[in-house]
Amino acid sequence: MNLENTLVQMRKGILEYCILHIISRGEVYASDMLDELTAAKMIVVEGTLYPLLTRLKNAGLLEYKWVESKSGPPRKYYKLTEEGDTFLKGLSDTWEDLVRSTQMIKTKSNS
Amino acid sequence: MNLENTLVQMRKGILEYCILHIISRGEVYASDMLDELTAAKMIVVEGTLYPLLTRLKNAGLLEYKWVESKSGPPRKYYKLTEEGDTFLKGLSDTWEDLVRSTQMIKTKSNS
DNA sequence: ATCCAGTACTTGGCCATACATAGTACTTTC
DNA sequence: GAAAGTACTATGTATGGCCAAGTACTGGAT
Repeated sequence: MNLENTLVQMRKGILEYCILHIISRGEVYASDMLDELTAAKMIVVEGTLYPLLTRLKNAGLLEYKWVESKSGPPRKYYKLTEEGDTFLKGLSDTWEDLVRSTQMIKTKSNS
Repeated sequence: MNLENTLVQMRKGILEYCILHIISRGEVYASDMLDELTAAKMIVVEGTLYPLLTRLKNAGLLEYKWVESKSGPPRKYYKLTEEGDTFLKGLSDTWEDLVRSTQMIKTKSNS
């Protein structure tokens, strides 16, 4: 029972939300996302991100196209499908509710 | 890949935070917590709450005392240990950081 | 007194997902 | 052509919420 472990648990599900958000703003590939997540202090490793992207793609929320790169292997540029866009909207509501709930619990004084 | 499932994942870790918060405000027993969590729309079932309480107690963050009840079996009234209090403070920071991160990602405009 | 409903708590198995770690494949540079 | 860097893949582990069934105690109905 340590903070690190709890943080990992807290991240579950939230990551999915963050990634859909990043992609919704324009086409990006995995390293772009890693950079941004790191900048936002949502420390994430490759082995977490790639499987998640595959999962989202298989679920029909994402699609990608290969783009040649001058500095290495080709890259998968992702964007949201229409379904992904809808899903993200639902997810946003869910997340906002959750944050509101914790605030409600936090600020309530005892009876 | 549905909203319901993602919500479950999002709840991981957050629940622990909410429960410690509720207990930090004064001695309560499980049904009190369930009521409050339900009121805050953090729908939770017995089979989730009780094991969590046991885990927190075994980790030394909680302690309880039995109190007789006039309308049923005796109740376990929980309160935070000193260690639990410290842990909750750390958890609060972690949580605030996470919320900030998601907001950062959400409001950032694309380059 | 006996049975039933309500309350409080317990237990065991299932499943999704983040993480660690190692591995593949391609490109550029020396 | 060997080494370093980039992009992506695959496998096994652990955590924790959820479901469902079960125990134990109380008080009221028959």
